[in-house]
Order: sequence, then C-alpha cells, then structure tokens
Amino acid sequence: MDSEIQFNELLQFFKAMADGNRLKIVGLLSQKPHTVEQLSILLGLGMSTTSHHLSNLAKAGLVEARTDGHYYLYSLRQDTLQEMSQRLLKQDTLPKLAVAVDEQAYDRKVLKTFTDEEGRIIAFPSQLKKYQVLLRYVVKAFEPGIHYPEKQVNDILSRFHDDTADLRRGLVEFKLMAREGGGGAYWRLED
Amino acid sequence: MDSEIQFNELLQFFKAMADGNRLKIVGLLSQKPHTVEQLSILLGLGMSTTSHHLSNLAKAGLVEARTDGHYYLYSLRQDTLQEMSQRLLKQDTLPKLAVAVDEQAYDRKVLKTFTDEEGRIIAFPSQLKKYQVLLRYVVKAFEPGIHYPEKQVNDILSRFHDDTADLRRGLVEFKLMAREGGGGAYWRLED
DNA sequence: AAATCATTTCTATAATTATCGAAATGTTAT
DNA sequence: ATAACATTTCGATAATTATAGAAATGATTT
Repeated sequence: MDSEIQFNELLQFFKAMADGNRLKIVGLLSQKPHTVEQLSILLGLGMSTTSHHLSNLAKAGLVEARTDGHYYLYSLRQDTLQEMSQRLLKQDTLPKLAVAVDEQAYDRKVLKTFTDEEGRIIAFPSQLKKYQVLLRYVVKAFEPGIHYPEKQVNDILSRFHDDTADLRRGLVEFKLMAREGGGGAYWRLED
Repeated sequence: MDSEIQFNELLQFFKAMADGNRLKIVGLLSQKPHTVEQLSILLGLGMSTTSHHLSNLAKAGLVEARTDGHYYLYSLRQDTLQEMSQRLLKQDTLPKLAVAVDEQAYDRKVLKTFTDEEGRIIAFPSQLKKYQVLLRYVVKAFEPGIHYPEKQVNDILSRFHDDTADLRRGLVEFKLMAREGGGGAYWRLED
C-alpha cells in the first residue's frame, strides 16, 4: 500500500532529525560539506558515533557522501529536506498517516477470524491480502538476524499450522524470510 | 540567544513526531478531534500511554485539548505544524542550527596535534584542511598593512618551522599573504 | 605490494524513551 | 457535596537509541 510507504518514510525522516547532534550536523552540512573527522571534532563526538549518525541521516536520504581524493565528503541533500517539508504542508498527507491505524485494525480483525485462542491458524484465507496478514503474524516467531535450519523452521511453523511447507513457501515468496542457496538456512528479513 | 530557541523548538518538534504512535495520532486528529479513550482503542495502547503521547505532542504545541461536555477533546494545531514546515523551507533556518556548535573546536584540535608547547610546528599535516589551519595560525604573526621584505618574512616564519619556503609558498597560494611583483615585499591579506 | 590514513562495522554499555497498571486528580451531573 | 467517569501522574520495567573503543574495511600513495 502506498500510504504505508508514506508513513514509514515520514517516520524515518522525523527520527533522523530527532536528535540534537544530528540536527547540528544538518546545520553544518547546510553551510558546506564536511568529512566525518571534521564533524566529530566540531561536535565533540567519537568518529564512530558521528559515522553512525551520518548513516542514520543517509538512510533517510538526507545526506550523501562523495569520495573526494583523500577523504569522503558528506553533504546535505537539500532536495529531500524540501520534499519532506512540502509534504507536510500538503492537504492530504496528514489524513493518510491514519491509514496505518486502519491497517492495524484490519490485521487484528483478520487474525481474530483465522486464528484460535492459542494463536493457531484455523484456515488459510483465499484472499491474498488476508493471507499476507497471517504471514506477517507468523514471521514474528523468528528472531531477526538468526539463521534457522529448515528443520527448526518447520518446528516453529508447526506451532501455527500443520502445512508448514505452505507457510515456508509463502514467507519466502513475499520476502518476509530469505533462504541461503540451495538447501541452506532461512532467516527473517527486515520489513 | 535567539537561534538557541529556534534549535530547541525544532528539536522538540522533531522528537514529538519521531514516534509511530504519535504520527498516527497526528493523522487521526487531522481528520477530527478525538478523546484519549478513542485514541487508545484505535491504537491498541493503554490510556496512560496515550495520555503520555498527547502531553508530548502538546508540549511541542502540536495538539490542544478543549473540554467538551463529559470528555476532553484533543485536536490538532495545524498552524504549528505549518509554521514548522515552512521554517524548514526558509533559507536561513538550517545554517542557524549549527550555531550551537563550537566552530573553533576544529582549529584548536588541529593546532594541538601539530604544534608543541612553544607554538612551533611539529609536522605538516597531509590533509589540506589541516594545513590551512596551520597557515591561518602562522599568518597572525604578521601585522596587517605592513610590507615585509623576504628576509624578515623568513625570520618570522622560522619561529614556527625550519622549512620557511614551504610556509611562504602556502601563505601565498591560499591568499593569506600577497607578494609585490618579482622579488618584492610580502604583506598580509584580510580575509 | 606495503604502508598510511579515513571511515565503517562490531561489541558492549549508558542513557533515553515507551509502555503498562495502579493510584491520584480533575470534571460533570445528580 | 458526592457519585460516576475521564484523564493524568507515579512507579517500575521493557525496548530503543546514543555512545565509545577496538577491529575490520576501503582508498591512496609510495
């Protein structure tokens, strides 16, 4: 859903700007590009910390690095900042933020319909949207960052439904989990 | 300081918006006012938690409550949101964010690294920016408006480093000093 | 290829923030 | 006033985020 992207984009933007040191970085970069070392000295932070802040800002599309001879030069992407500010001024942006609420309510309703009290799946919905709701629910049983052998994946999935193969296939198909090479391990993907 | 207020106001604004549940609240309130209870049900949060989020938004001036019959009705202050977005679009807002930074910290750090207790240069930095810091430091030994013959220039520069030729060349190259004609005198330039 | 320098990633810890349940406060209607 | 109800504050815990130092990576020069 499009407004889902909107929501996450805006949230990431605000989170990126919601730190004093990152705000200062934005201010400094609005004047001219700086290297990581320069910024860390100006802010009185470790270089690794500064690097972390910069990658946070970069993920939100607010800064970019260009390699310049001996060092990297970070600069501000004014266009992203403008685009975000203007989006806030648009009439229809705010109401769309509430769509995420409806989605959630929708998810709850689907889960209530297709799972029992113990959280097991009663039946597979025929509607794709509802099927995906179930998959998002199931994938939460896996820790991000951990690699699970297929046997363990099946063990975990069997807590939700006997047709573990169907669930496994769905999780991979809709990119909630990934698989290593041929018969390798599975792991959970971020959003 | 005025820009100090600017900074904290903006930071508070971003912090207020940097939470998924608060963003959803803003979205919901942009459609119509809600009570704490309504919001907490829609978001699936405890009422105390919702109240906490609302007070956070209120502190940033983004929502306000008016008492209506039996309940409180929270509504969005669109004007604050507009004012903040527009501020981000203004040319001079961003540069001001850097005022909180100690601009001279960088120069001090470089000087500390590359000069000894007596102020002599220990080594020439490879980074151009740092080299320029040293040059700006050295050039202060010359009075503006006075013309120095090359011999005297070398005498003064030798207080900082034996390689006076390097320093002389750097000072001219980066337009901190200028030279008259062929073998004439040097003088300090104003930035 | 080795050496040097800037940056990033990793690992661990400190600080901040979100959350809930219970108790306290405030508001409206009787 | 008091009863009934909505909201806030308090106290404690869970989750997230900021931070630094060490090790790994990437890029440039010799």
